[in-house]
Amino acid sequence: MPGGRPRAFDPDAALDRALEVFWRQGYEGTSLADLTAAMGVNRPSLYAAFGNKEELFAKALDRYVGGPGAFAAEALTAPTVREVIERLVEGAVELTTGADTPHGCLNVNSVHACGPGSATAREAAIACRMAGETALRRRFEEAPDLPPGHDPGVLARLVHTVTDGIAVQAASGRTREELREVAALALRTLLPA
Amino acid sequence: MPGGRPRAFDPDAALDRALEVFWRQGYEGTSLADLTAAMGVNRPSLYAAFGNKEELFAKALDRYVGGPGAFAAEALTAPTVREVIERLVEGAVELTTGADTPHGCLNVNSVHACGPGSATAREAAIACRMAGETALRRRFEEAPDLPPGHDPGVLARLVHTVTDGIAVQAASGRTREELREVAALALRTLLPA
DNA sequence: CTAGTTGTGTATCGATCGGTATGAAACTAG
DNA sequence: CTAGTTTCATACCGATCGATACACAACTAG
Repeated sequence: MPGGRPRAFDPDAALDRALEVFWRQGYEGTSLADLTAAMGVNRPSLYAAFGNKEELFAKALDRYVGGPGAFAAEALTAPTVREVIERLVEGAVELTTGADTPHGCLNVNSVHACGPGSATAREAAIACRMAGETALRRRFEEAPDLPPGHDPGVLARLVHTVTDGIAVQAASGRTREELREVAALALRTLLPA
Repeated sequence: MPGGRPRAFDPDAALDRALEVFWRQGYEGTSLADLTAAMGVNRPSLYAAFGNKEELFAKALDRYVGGPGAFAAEALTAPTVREVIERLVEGAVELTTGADTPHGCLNVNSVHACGPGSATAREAAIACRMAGETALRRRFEEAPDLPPGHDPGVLARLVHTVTDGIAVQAASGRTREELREVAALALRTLLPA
């Protein structure tokens, strides 16, 4: 059972290009023609390597979470609750206002792909978001330094809400500096003293 | 110069139906077929009455701001800064988690219509958002009770960021009760004492 | 070399996209 | 009644959508 003709493209590099297009144009706003052009891959090769548009998006989303969005999981390893929140909020600003990346968050973006043919992609994004928020809640539940009177679930949800808002602001044109001010104020109010 | 055949539909009611579809499915996720079906209007009649898809969306967005989203402008008339923020944040929860309306915010939704053919709709939504945030900043600038040490622009941006985040959370399935808890905590931290 | 396997390139599939041409229907003015 | 005006309804436009059929190219095993 021999191997046939070798691939003319690097699947990982092609997936990175696909991620960039989805990130910039959204799931619904991205066509197969956009993808093949950006990836430098012909249509049949794309389908053979990645399945269909939905599956390619799911793979790109995985790559996003493990790459540009990895700061979110890493933030949970910070020693204090304060530092966890700091790294999440400030990381959200940096992620969504990068000079060389599209503005906004692929995940937040994809939640709003709510057309009839986008249910699968949208649900993948929502599942991914839920997992992140659950992990944050768990982190707070086991934190000895959680401010008294705070419910871990509600606090996790509020932090997530703020990072979501930052992503929306970035997608609507706010600059990195403007959002750094917002993040700083949010941290001052969330974590007084 | 007489009047010809009378309209077989009510333009305002039809616009409300269009608004509901755009709200639920997003600009990119809504097709002309979806619109004509929901509005009960044939395609040529739709174009004659509302222009094209972009113009129909702009009219629906206006109706949204003046209807379901009117609480935002009305909140600015509250006597105190605290009350302004309260009404904005709590109003965002109610707006985006209505039992008889789509979950999420049409305006936040439309910011993420970033495909090649959606630039006009997206820019309309962004302009609308900017106007709202500017009005909020003005309200804070002229407030005698603004907490000292707060920049009106940054505070307005943070409040807007929180309401944006609430919209994202609602769009991704959070319930009204869950978001009411988030809103309450946000208000407690934003406005201590 | 030949047989078998896999990827590439072109050309195309039916469905749907946003947008219209066309003519009949329903009204008013005279 | 007729003439003029506006809307309605069908049927259709070219373009694009996501997804494939098919033949050829490039490789390995024997």
